[in-house]
Amino acid sequence: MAKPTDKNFQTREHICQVLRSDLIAGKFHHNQPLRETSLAKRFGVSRGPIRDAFLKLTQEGSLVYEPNRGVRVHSALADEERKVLIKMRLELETFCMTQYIDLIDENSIDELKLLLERFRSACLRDSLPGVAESDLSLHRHWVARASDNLEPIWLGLSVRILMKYSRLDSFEESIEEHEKIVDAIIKKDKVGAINALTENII
Amino acid sequence: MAKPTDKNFQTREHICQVLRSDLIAGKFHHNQPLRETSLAKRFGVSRGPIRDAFLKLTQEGSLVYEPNRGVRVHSALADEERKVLIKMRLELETFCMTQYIDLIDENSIDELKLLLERFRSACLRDSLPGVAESDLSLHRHWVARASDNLEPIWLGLSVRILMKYSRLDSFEESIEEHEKIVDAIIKKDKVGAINALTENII
DNA sequence: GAATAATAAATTGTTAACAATTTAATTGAC
DNA sequence: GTCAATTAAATTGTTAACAATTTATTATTC
Repeated sequence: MAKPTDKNFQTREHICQVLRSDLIAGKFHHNQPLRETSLAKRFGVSRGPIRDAFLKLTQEGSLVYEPNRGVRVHSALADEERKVLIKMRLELETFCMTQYIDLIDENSIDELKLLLERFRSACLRDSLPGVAESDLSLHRHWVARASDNLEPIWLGLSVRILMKYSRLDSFEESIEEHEKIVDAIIKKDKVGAINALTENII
Repeated sequence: MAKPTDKNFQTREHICQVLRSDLIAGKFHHNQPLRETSLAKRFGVSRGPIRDAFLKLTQEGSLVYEPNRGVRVHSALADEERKVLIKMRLELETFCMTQYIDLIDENSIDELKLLLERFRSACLRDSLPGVAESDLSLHRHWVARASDNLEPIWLGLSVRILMKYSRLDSFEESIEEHEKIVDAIIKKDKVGAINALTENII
């Protein structure tokens, strides 16, 4: 976990990550405006880096920007829109998974197990921001290793999908689903991994 | 076309648009770094708005950001990655097209014809930036009217897909394809429109 | 001359101040 | 009291200056 004291610490990425998990966890309500000044105070920086983060999150789709009026939290997706995004995300992760399984090594598996453990722990702690973050981290593992090119697109889709229903998810079920995925990966079972993914990305 | 003298003119959106069409038109080569200072001079603004534009384009996937090293043009997509994105884009536009056809009115059709005319004219002028911009504008028409939520995701996909092969496209063919789409829309022929789309988004 | 170290230049990161715009509060007329 | 116009406050837009980092150049040693 990156701390504000780290030397290689990148301000704007940190702010993005925090705001993103807050957003997914539902800490802001829909259409709520986010003010540059107040967030600058909260993170102890000037407005510049906050604006940077706003722009990224806007492009991801979780915030909406209006000229001279700043940004506000996006309104909820319609069910049909969400279904389309889920299909697209599954298409993307399926491709990444097959690529990924071909190039896993010892380090990959260790990291995978660590990420799964973090996810389980967050679920058991019932920490919604933690669950959101570790869920994304786990999926990001195979997406990013399969393709740097596709990762930003994947992130945009995932954030938008997670924003709507995450509050209602059953954590226990989610742990099982992710264990199935990771087990299949370790066995290099592509079909099994993709099936498990398909059940997880509902 | 927005001019620098317009009152409601938004700097960062303008810069994004110009850079985006330059990028699609291949005016920069792969991995070329883009410098804040030189672009600030070119657009006659300070580095702030340039940074804003860089962040948006980075999130769209056409630029890559590295801490303390700025941004550079993204490397080319692998063929397989491109295929995945095309499938995703088609999924998205297909959905938007069915939604859109249900809610078109007189104004929509007039705008559609105008956009098609602009696209044709850009193709005949052989202006690659113009073709890229008007192609995106035309597709954006039905995407944006169908769903504000999906538009930013659509844009990211489209830019990334267009970046690779646009230099090789045959313009005459492209005009025909788009005419078929628009014709089907005007007839409210959903199946026809989607088939024409599928042929266009190769 | 090649490799390394020290220095200079270029570039990005961050901030604070000011301008322009939008929003809220106040005033005044009816 | 209601509505409109005016003023004040809050907020975003933009800039220029400075700090930190990276890259290029020069100097030094062998």
